[in-house]
Amino acid sequence: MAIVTVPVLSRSERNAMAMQAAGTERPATIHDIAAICGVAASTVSRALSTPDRVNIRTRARIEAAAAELNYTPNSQAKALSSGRTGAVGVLVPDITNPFYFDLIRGTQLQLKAAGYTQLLVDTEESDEVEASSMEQLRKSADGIIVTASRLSDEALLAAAAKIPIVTINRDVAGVPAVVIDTPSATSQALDHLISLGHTRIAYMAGPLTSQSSTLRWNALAAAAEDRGVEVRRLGPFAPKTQSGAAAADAAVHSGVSACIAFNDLIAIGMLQRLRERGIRVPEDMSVVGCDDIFGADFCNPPLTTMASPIEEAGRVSVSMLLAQLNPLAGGGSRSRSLMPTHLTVRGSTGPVPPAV
Amino acid sequence: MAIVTVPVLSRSERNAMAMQAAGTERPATIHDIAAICGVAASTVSRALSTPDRVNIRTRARIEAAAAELNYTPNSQAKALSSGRTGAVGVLVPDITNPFYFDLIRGTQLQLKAAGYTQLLVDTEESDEVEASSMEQLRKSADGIIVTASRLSDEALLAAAAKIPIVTINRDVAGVPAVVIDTPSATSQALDHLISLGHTRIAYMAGPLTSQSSTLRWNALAAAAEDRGVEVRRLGPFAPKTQSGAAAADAAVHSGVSACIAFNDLIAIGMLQRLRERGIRVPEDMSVVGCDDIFGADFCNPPLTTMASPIEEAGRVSVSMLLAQLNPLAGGGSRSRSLMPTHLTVRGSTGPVPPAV
DNA sequence: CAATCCATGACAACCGATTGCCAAATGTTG
DNA sequence: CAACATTTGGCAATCGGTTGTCATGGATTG
Repeated sequence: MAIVTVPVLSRSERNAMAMQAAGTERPATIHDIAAICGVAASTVSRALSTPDRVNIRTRARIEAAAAELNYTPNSQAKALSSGRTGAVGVLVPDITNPFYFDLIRGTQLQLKAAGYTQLLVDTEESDEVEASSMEQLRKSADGIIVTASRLSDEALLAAAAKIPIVTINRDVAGVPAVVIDTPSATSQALDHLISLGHTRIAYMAGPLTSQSSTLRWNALAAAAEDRGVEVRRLGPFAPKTQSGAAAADAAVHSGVSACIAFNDLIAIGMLQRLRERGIRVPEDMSVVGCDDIFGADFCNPPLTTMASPIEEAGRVSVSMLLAQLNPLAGGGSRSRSLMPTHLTVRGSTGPVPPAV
Repeated sequence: MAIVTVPVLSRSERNAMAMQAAGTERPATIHDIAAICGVAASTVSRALSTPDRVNIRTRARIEAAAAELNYTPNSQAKALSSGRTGAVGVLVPDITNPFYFDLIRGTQLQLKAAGYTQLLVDTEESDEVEASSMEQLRKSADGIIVTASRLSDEALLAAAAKIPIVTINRDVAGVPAVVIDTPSATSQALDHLISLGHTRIAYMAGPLTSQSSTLRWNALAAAAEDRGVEVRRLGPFAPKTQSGAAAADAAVHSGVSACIAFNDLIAIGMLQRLRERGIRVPEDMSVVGCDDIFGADFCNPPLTTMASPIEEAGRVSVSMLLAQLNPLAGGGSRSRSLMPTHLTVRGSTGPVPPAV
């Protein structure tokens, strides 16, 4: 039997066959462009990424061919060879929390503007999911934006040593952070309530692992002591409207006339529960929320809340991260950014009820 | 001058140097595992992905080494060589629209369960962004879930020929779809309003390019004719609360006593505007929304709306897409899935106001 | 004991780019 | 016109896997 030599097909020949077989167009590669222009693939690569290293006329031909073939670089291959993925991970504890909508949109806009892709991950309020997501992203992203981290300071520092990180609402020395200054807004809220005559006030705390909640409480407690009013801490409560019922009951039971909730979700849940129980807001009880999320303006009554520039915080975090990734751009990159907040007064706060 | 030959460093040697220099641990590769176990890298690859093709004892050694080194495969490299990226793109027109929160969470959960990564893209209600995102995703994702597409039927079909697609709320022959059956709910809503005595009703339409809006209108118009009541179409209005003001004014001006809005955002915006204008809901005007989004239950008054199983729709869409990707799993994959909806009656609808 | 078969694992090509190095081509200068 | 500087562009290695092909060896079988 004669030995039959099967002709070896070149890559492009095989691709052509595959195209014919599948009837489906195959995305163009730099090799296709190189073949058309009669240059090497490496020249095409340079023409598109380091235009100065290539003759202007050659470049023009290559660019024309690229446009002709509708060429877009393969990001996987790019990532593999360059080590840069062009993606940034954004970790949020709960994707259905409206607070993160604006944040996500902020990061999305800024990342897209810089040519990056956003990898959104819902960590389900779990430190384990958060940690494993980070490990995963370490290889598939150039950097990570971590919101309201549930991890320990040590874990965050260790992670930041492996991959550029910017935190939002989580302040750890050595890790760049965007911090929304709600603590200082809490004293505004407190003064607002005091000016309405309230002296017995409750703070409806968020999760124990939330640094934001702790900071707000500390600021609030300090301000309360300063003003000589009583503020008690209740909770913790999960940051969901469903927890608002328990929070409302706890507030009523504690005998306060006003409360400041960890966030708007809890506050809105409280409004619903208080209504169910026939307790009028703000006549019988004043409620202050935090964040000014979607819904805070149209709930019943509209919520007095501490408004944060959330979308801007998202944008700033991306800028800080990108500054870390491309240190070339002049100017030392700030490692800390404090976003101002202010109290937005609506209908859920009012004068203290007259003593019975 | 003597020619100095620089010794060529092996990959691992360089990596070792890099590690030393940067002081940062480098993720393990199959080559590291292969070296430890004294086998070829390809054997390691098979041991981890096609365990049956490898001796059970060899496999055990390899798995042990992998665990030891804390090995996780590099997804870029995997994608490049296998052609599968393990990612699925999810296109939404507006990430800050609460309707998509639940949808996104549904897709996220189901994708994660199947070991896929979700690439979320906000197309900003633009068909161009949508088209270019699809082109981009074609190379970086295995499939795409497109919600409320703004593209033409032809464009969607063409895209579906290039990459597996499942649409949500967009029905195009030849493209698998999950359709939330709001059209049938509109007749429920209509009957609800008729039973309350309303005979002059308006439909506040969504974007012209929204197929959902058109289908709802068609269903509503047909049902209205059937029942012998008058329903007029107003709009179009952008699916945002801000558009609600215009919608409310248009409704008032048209002299109807009830309206059915394209979605809850418009409806909620209408509630706010009507309140501003001193028009009472539902005494002077009844309002029905659609989707039962976050906020529909706590706005003022709580919104009567057509509730959709949004999160489930997200999960189903992922299942359908994965069935397309892995046809091996038995059972013909359905190409169309209709999600049931129902009317949820709350406080924004009431009896028709007595004639003046 | 020879012939056959299957399990096993090594080899090498390949995915689509990037990038260091070097040679050829070009232009400049004395 | 020769010598040199500077562009320009090609070659080939590389990233970290996957996968087709093939050689080896032990077990099964007649």
